[in-house]
Amino acid sequence: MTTTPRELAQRYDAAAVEPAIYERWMAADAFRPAAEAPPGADRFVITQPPPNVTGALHIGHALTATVEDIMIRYHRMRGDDTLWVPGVDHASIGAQFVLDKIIATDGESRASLGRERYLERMWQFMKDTRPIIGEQHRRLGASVDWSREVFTMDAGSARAVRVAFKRLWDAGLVYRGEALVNWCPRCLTTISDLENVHRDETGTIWTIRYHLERDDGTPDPDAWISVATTRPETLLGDTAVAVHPDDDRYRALVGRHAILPFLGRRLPIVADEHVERAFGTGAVKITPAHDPDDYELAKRHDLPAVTILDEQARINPEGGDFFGRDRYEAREAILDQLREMGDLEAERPHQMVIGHCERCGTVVEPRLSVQWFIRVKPLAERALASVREGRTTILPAHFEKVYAHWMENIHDWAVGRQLWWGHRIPAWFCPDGHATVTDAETAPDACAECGRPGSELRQETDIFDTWFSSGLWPFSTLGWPDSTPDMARFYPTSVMETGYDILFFWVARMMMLGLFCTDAEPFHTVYLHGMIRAPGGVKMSKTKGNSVDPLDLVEEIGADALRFAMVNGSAPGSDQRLTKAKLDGGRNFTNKLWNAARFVLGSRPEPAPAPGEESLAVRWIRSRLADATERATRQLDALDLGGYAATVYDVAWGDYCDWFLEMAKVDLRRDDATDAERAATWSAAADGLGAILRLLHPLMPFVTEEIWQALSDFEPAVGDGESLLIRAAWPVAAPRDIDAESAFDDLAALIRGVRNLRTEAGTPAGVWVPLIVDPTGPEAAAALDSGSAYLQTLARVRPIEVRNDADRPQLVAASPLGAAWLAVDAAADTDVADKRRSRVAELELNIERLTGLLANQAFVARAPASVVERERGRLADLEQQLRQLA
RNA sequence: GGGCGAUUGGCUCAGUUGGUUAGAGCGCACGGUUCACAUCCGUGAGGUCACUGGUUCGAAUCCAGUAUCGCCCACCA
Repeated sequence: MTTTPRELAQRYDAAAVEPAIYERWMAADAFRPAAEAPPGADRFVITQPPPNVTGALHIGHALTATVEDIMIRYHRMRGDDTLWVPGVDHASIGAQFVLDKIIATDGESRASLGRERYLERMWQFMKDTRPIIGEQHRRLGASVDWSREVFTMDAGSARAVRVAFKRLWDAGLVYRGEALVNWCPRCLTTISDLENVHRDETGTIWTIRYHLERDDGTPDPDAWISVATTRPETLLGDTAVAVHPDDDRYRALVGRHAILPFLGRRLPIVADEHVERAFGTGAVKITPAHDPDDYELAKRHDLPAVTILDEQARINPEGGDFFGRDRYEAREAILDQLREMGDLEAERPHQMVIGHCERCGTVVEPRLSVQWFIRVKPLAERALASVREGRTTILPAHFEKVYAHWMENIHDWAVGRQLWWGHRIPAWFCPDGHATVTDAETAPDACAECGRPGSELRQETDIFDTWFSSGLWPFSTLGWPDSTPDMARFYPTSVMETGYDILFFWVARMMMLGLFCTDAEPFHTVYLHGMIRAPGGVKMSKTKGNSVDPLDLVEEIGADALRFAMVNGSAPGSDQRLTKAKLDGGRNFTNKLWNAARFVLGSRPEPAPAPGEESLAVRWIRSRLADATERATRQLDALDLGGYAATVYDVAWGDYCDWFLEMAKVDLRRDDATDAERAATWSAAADGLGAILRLLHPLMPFVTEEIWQALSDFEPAVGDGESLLIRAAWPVAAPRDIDAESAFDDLAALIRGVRNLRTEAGTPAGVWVPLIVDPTGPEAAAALDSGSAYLQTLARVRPIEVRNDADRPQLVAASPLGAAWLAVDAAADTDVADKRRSRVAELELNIERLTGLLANQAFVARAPASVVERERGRLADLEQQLRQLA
C-alpha cells in the first residue's frame, strides 16, 4: 500500500490523460460483458444507430455516444449484464456519393469502372474509412464492446438481410410492381419518400392553350382549352386533359379531344372529381408517367402513360424534337415555342413545394418503373400496437403521437435501389421473368414457378435500401437468425437511443422488422435526444460553416467537459444550443473536481490508530451525498440525464466543495483537534470524494477515473479495493441524517447572514472583525458554541461574543440561531438604515401573507397536513427573524 | 392543408404526481493574492413563468381559447 499521496499535476491535462485512461480500460477488458451473465443480474442492452461508414464524427454522434455511454456505465456499475454493440453502417447511397466524388478526381466514374471494379474500389475505400468513426468514439470515452464490432456489410448482416427478406416474401409481404417512385436523376436511383425532402419554393405557373380537335382531326385555331402547369416540359407526356364533372365551363367538352402541341397526340378530355375547379383554369393536363396525382387519375380512366424522360432526366425519343435536352432546357424551349405560337396564355409566380434528394439536393423526378415493395400495413399495425399497449415506451412521450401518426399513414416501402454498394436483393429471374426469392447466397436450384434450372437464372441487380439492413440491427448484431447465446442473453434489448430525426427512418423500421422477424419488441424503451444547434439556434451544417467538430472540442477542453456541456440542462427530445458559455462550464467543472481532489490528496493528516468523533461537517456531507445518491439513481433509472447531471454537479460543487471542504479545512487545521478527529475528517473527505467520483463516472468517465486511480492507490479502502472506477460499484444511498442537515442549515444561515453583513457594512474581505451573537435560546447557544470554529473561519469573525443584548445596531443578521451583528461602527450609513427598513418591510409583508393563508379555513381543512405544518413553521421563522431585527 | 412542440430574470435553459418565497449556468454590480482551484471565492440586483378565461383552498404546472416562433408530415396541376 502506498502511504504517500500521489502528486496530481497542478493542471488537469485532458488531452494527455484521456487516451491513456482509455488504454487502461481496454487493457483491463472493461467493456466486454462477462463470459456468462452474472446470476440474478438485470439485463441492460443498448441499441444504437450505427454511424455511416463514410461520415466523420459530428456533434450529433458525440451526443448519441455520450447519452448511451452514461446509460451503459451506470448499469455496468450497478452490476447489470450490459452490452453495447458498436458498428458502422455501409450507407449505400451516401457511400456511393462520397466515392463518386473521389474517383471523379481521377477522371473516373461509376460508368467508366463498371459494377465489379467500382465495388472493388469501394471495399478498398472502406479499409481507409471504416476505422475512423471507431477511433473517434474512443476519444469520447464510449465504452462499447469492441470485440463485437459490426459492419452492416459483413457476412452475418448479409445473411440476416436475405433471411428477413425471404420470410417477408414467404409471408406475402413483398411484391414487385410498376409504380411511380421518387427518382434522383443524379444519384440514379429510387429513393424513399423519407429521402425525398420537400422545400417551399417560388416557381412559376403557366397557362397553356391546348387546341380542340375538329371533326377532321386537325386542331381548331379558334377553340382551345387552357391548362395550368408548373412543369410545361411534361406536356410531352400528356395523355389527357381533366376537368371537374360539375364544371359548367367545360361540361360540353368532356368526351371531346384536344390536340397536344408539338406531338399532335389526341388527348381525351375527361371528367374527374379530383380536379379542383378553383385552381388555375380548372382544367389539368394529365401526365401519368411524371406526376403522382396524374398517375392515379390515369388508372381510374384507363389512360396510357408515356415516359418522356430518361434516367438522367433528359428528354427521351418520345419527346420528338426535344429529344436529348435536359428537363429544364426543354422547358425553356417549349415555353419559347408556345409563346411564338401564341399558345402561352399567362405566366405568374407560384408558391409550391418541390422534392429534393436528401443526399445530393437534386430535384427529384417521379419515375414510372418496376420496383420491389414491402407491404408495410400489417407490420405497422403491430408496431403501433406495441407502443399503444406500452410494451415499448417512447421518451419523451409526445413522440408516441408522432410515431402513431406516421404508422397510421404509412405507404408501402420501395426497398429496391438502383445502386451497387449494398446488399443485393436475393431474387433471381428466369428468362421468362419469374422471380424466385432465396435466403441463400447463391442461385436457387430452379425457378420456383417454371422449374428452369438455376444455371439459367440471373440475380436481380437492385440492392436494398440501407435502412432495410439497419432495421434488423438489434438482432442481426447478435447472430440472428441463428439461436445464438447472445440472442438468448441480450435480446430483446433494453434502450434504443437516437435523435428524433430518424424516428421514422430507423426506429419505426426496427419496430416493424423486429416484431416480424423475432416476434418480440426489439427494445422496451426508445429514448430520443434532441438536436444540437449552433449558438444562434440554427441548424449546424458544414455548408453554413457554423458546425463544430467534436474532436476539436475534445482536444481543447476534453471529452468530459464536452459530455457534461451536452447533457447538463438538457431534456430529451428538446433541441439545445451548444454555446461557448456551456462548454466553459464543462471545462470549469472538470477543473473544479481536479482541484478538489488535489486538496484532498494533499491534506492527509497523520494516520491515527482509531478514528475520532465525527464533526458536523462530516455528518452533514454524508447525508447530502446520501440524498444525491438517491436522487441520481432515481433520475438515471428514469433516463432523466439532465436532472442527473444537475444533481451531481450541485452536490459536488455546491455542497462538497463550497461547504464541506471549507469546513473540513477548519476541522483539519484547528489547534484543539486530536489526531483521531483529524483522521476521521480526512477519511470522510476521501470517502465523499470517492462517492462523488462514482456518481459522476457515467457522465465524466476520464477525469473521475484518473482521480480514482490516485485516490485508491494510497487509500484502497475508499474504493473497496477496486483499482478501476469503471468497475466500481454504484453507491447505495445511505439513510439521511436529518439532525445534521438541520444543524448545518441553521449554522449556514448564520454564516451567510454574517457574510452579508460584512458586504453591506463594507468590511474588507480579509479583515477579521469581532462578532456579537444574541442566541434565540439555550439550544441555539449550544449549537453556536459547537459551531463557533466554523463560524469564525467561514465568516472571518473573531472573537465571537455571545450575549443577550437588546441594544442592537441597525445592521443585524437574523438567523434561527439568533441575531448577530458586527462590532464595527456602520450605523451612520444611511444606506444601511434603508436596507434594514426594506428588509423589515419585506418580512412584514410575508408574515401578513402567511397569516392570511393560515387563517383561511378552506386551506387548513383541505391542504395536506404536512403542507399546513410547513407554512406554520415558516411563519414562526419569519416572526422570529422580525423580532431579531427589532 | 393537417399534426406536434415551444414561449420562465439580459442570454441559454431546468422545473418531478398542482402546495403558496420559481431554480441553475453565463452575463451584470460590488468586494476579494484566506496556503485545492482567478477555469476561483464571497455578497447582491434582476422574473406579474406570452396573453385571456376556467377548474381548485392553492396553477409556471391541469382545461379551453388567442398570439408569436419553430419543427414534422402532406399527391392540388
